[in-house]
Amino acid sequence: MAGKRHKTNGVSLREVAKAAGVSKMTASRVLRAEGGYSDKTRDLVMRKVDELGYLPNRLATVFAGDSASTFVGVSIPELGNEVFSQVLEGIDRKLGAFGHQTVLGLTQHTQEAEEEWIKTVLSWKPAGLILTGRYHSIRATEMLRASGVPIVEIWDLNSSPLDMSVGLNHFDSGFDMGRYLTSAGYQALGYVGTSHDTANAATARLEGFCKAVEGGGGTVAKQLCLHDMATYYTGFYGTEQLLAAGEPIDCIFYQNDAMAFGGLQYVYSKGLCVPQEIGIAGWGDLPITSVLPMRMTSMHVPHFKLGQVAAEMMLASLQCEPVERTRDIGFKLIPGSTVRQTC
Amino acid sequence: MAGKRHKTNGVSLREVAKAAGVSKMTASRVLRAEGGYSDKTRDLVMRKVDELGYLPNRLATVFAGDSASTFVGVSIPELGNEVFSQVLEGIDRKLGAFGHQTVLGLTQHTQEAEEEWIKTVLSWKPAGLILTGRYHSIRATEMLRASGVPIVEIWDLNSSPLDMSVGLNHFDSGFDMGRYLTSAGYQALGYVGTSHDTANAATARLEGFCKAVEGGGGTVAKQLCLHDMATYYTGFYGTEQLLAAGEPIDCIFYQNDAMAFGGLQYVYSKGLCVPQEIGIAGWGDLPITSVLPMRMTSMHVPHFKLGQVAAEMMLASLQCEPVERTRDIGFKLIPGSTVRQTC
DNA sequence: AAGCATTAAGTTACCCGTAACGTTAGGCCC
DNA sequence: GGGCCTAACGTTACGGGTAACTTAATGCTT
Repeated sequence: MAGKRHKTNGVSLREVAKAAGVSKMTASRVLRAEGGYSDKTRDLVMRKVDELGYLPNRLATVFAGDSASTFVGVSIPELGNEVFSQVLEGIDRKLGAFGHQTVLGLTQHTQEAEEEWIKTVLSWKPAGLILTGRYHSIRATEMLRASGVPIVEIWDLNSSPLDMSVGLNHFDSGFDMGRYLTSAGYQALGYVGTSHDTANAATARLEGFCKAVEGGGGTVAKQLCLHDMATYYTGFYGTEQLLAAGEPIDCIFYQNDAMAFGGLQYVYSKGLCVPQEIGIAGWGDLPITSVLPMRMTSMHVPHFKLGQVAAEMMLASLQCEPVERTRDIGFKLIPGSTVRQTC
Repeated sequence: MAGKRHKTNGVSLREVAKAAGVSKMTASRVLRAEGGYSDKTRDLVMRKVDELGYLPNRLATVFAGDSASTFVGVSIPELGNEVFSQVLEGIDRKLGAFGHQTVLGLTQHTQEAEEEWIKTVLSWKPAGLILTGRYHSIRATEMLRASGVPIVEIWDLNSSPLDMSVGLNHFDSGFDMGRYLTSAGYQALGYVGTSHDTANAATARLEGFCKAVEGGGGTVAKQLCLHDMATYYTGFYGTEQLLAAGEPIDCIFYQNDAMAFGGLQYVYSKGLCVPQEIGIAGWGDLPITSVLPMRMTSMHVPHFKLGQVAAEMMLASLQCEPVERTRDIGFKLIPGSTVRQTC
């Protein structure tokens, strides 16, 4: 029989108020430093707060419907890719500095996982959402629209975002790389990446790459999209597979630097000379690149800054400050030494 | 006058119930599939749920005090270190598969940041907490104890955890490395790492390392603890600093692989021969190691698994299943080719 | 001293979902 | 046909905090 429902282990505001001999409301005002109480009352309440070890229950505050919650949902495809862990660090550091918390969601590049996660996170009434990528399921889009919370879509530059967007033009970055490689004299190019069920940023890069290569007089002799994770190993075996096909290929562009390193290692193991016999180009500019003997030709993207900007846009939106709806974070080609220099 | 407080944008259960012409309670029962309603009523309610796009408000459910919340606070020092992003991925994947969400906290290796974060996260009534490291501030420890939520401390093996713990014995791993290096014939060893305000796992590794070296007839000629991040760059410049001191050093042990790569690159740039003239040993076994021409001598730790085990312990505790309080995840020495082989 | 403004409280209602309990209608049995 | 049972649904209260309103006490003015 004994009151089963009264098991909330924490000390409540009511208990603090009772101990201090004031009403809940007065205690609430003191805790929020709202004013409307005497110094004596404030000290008394604060002393009881310390004595009892009172921790406010934010659920109740948000639930009361006045203020928004302080957490922001952040969806990221995976953390195995260093690029995304840097973006996440940029986001969380910035949000954390302004009293917000990150609720993480790893979608593993699938819209189903993203939709499921969005549904769950929205039921917690988050202050906002930061989503990686511009492609969401129809139901997810509906829920996002209906929720009314601020949303920042990152990674892809998106001229018509759900709400706000920060990223880079992946097509252009692939195009620039393609132009760079063809102008360096490579003719028969290859691509090694991974495939997912839906179009994504890497797809856009590949499209831009192909367009530039064809426009530059070269050919994309072979594209390989493996059903696997975009890691070193996949780069290694993907390269083996690509070259085993027998077609002459003098330069390979990879989905990211991790795969490019794997590929580089494979061509080394076959005794091929880089960059004379074969060129290797990655994307993303991993930090380790700068301390390895051979600098990887790659595309630098300010990952950490991307995360920070995303968080700043979110914070500005939460403060009801004016925010530009889209921001281009840019990219920069790193010549490196794994492709021939343009003379 | 107009009801200012009724601005909660979502559709509430009451609205669903009204639309279906039933009471809130009946709608609630249908949504929880609790039984006690006719098929006709169930279909009617579910149709209205779809029509109105109702999303349950979990805040209210948790607030009502019946069920616990579904999120788990996870504190991680930083994500720049690949090791920790892998641990986090292991945790979130496992938690996510069981309907839980990760609330992230990056402590940047400081107890103050951790304490602040713990305070905030506890106010959201999390289902549990996973904390990196065994050292917490006094106030943090008090709050954790008082909260009564399940806690898993990871990274350091901890024989007397606050609640549960999974990790490895860092002292032993440093000891094993020290013994390995001395038995390989190195005499004058150096160490390059970073320092933080408090003792941590890296400190324990260094202690074990020193003990083994001294016991093995060698000497730790110089230890360098930089006030900086443990990255490639720090490894590069730290090595420069270490060797500039002039003391003869024939082998360097680093806080982690990233620093070791930086150091390796520095000694290459000076024309030193690895491993003949100088040995280089890291810790953590970064994935990239396995595809680089030269395999780094390192200590392998199952990072991803560590995260998964931590999540499993948490989940078991939440299900009130029996859980062992501590688990040793182990480590394994990777001989590599950056130190001389023991003959 | 009466009138009015200001400060420092207390009271009430509400947020949304659920436990506990109450009610109604119909079926079944003897 | 009266008593009893049960399925199906409604009513009430509650949790922790806060907005909006009310009340009490104090200070100040003329």
